[in-house]
Amino acid sequence: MTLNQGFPLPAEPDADRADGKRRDSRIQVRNREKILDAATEVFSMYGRRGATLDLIAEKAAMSKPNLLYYFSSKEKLYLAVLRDILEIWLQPLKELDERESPEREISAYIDQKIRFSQLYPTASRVFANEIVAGAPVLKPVLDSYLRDIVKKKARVIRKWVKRGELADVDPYHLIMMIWAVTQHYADFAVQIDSLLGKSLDDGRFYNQTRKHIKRILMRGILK
Amino acid sequence: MTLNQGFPLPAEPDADRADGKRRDSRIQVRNREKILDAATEVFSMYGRRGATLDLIAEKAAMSKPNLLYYFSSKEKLYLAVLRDILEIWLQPLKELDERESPEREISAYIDQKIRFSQLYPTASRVFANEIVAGAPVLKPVLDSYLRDIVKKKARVIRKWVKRGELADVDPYHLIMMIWAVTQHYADFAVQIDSLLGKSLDDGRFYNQTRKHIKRILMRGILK
DNA sequence: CTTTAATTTTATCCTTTGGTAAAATATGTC
DNA sequence: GACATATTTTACCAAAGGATAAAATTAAAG
Repeated sequence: MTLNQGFPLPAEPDADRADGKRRDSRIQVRNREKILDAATEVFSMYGRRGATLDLIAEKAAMSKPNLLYYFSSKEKLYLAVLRDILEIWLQPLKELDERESPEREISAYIDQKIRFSQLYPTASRVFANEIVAGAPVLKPVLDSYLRDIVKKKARVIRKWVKRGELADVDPYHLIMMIWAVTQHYADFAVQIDSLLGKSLDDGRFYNQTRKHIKRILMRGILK
Repeated sequence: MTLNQGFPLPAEPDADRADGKRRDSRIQVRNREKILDAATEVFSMYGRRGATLDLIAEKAAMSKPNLLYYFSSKEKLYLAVLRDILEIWLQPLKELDERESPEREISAYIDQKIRFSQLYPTASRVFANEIVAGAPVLKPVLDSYLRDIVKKKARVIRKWVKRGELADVDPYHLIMMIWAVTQHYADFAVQIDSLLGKSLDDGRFYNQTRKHIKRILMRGILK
């Protein structure tokens, strides 16, 4: 993973001394990625407070002080993980385009969201954890950045409704419903596994899920 | 809260020395409830690992050793909290009745779920936290008890489909969708507050949400 | 090669945290 | 009001966990 380059979250100025020293040597890149992956996993299981550097270090196969050489504190590490996630999490929404038909656009949006759940289930869980916990870190981002994007996209949906291409749905609730349903398959994966013995890793199940969600939602909102 | 009397989770045999001593004096009941409430709040914010007895004790306005007098360990306390939640969480599903129309029954089910989100948002979050974390404690319950109930209710839904009263939906996915959407409003309440400045506490918003969810879902699944 | 800078290890510190022991206090019953 | 029992407080402890310092090692540049 390790995809983004901080938009929403301020690029922590320290995290890696942004002074003269050269960054991202081969070894630097490899280790940071190893750490971020390990951290994502551990944060997803134990949350921001419950996660321990010892465990993360162990999973990343390095000593704790070594880990702290790359991320100078647990909080910074958590932030770095969140930053990565937020970027890919938001991407799909930005692409909703009012010039296309709602049928096509919303369908594509659902596809992308469920794809994210398939590709990055642990990342999704870190995010879920943060929000469920009351967004102690992300709150400011939700209040500004996310708020703006969603507002913009709500306008798009409203336009579709006015044009008569969509039933009279509330844009916000619609977006929330799509989030809820698609993320559920990543966030509550254990539960789904308990009940069905399946996960999105299973291609058949993935497609069945995708189609089913789309069928019900699209039927529910198209005219 | 403190509603149930352990079905799914085994009534911890120790938790309160089940020997001769009389239980539930007035003071006993009051304090256990104070503790469970405080614990629910803290567990919902910090998760099972991240929560601390110090904080719970503080919120319950008593000393830590005093708290430990009522619940002999953090784990036991966590279990007690979960047990309470699970019971009320499951109740509505059990009531799905195939002899009634799906329209009526599913509609009522959604109502009950969203009601739960309104009444016990923190409890819902504790539950979400547990599942997102991989259900370290609840896994056995999901694999047995929950599995059985859901299987039974899936049969009910399938019957409706066969009778032609419902579109051809997969029962499991339908149940999952309902869970996802209704719980979302409790579990991701901060996010919703950030985006809309509203919460289910607001009666107007509660009703609007309820109706909206039902409208889309029911349209999506009724023939 | 050597020299310099980057990386890793070892040893250690201080705080937090779950939990115990035992003394002190309150409560209820006769 | 005295006795027994239930509850609360005070004083601790050992382990875990985040973090730092400084020495040791490795990689890179010239």
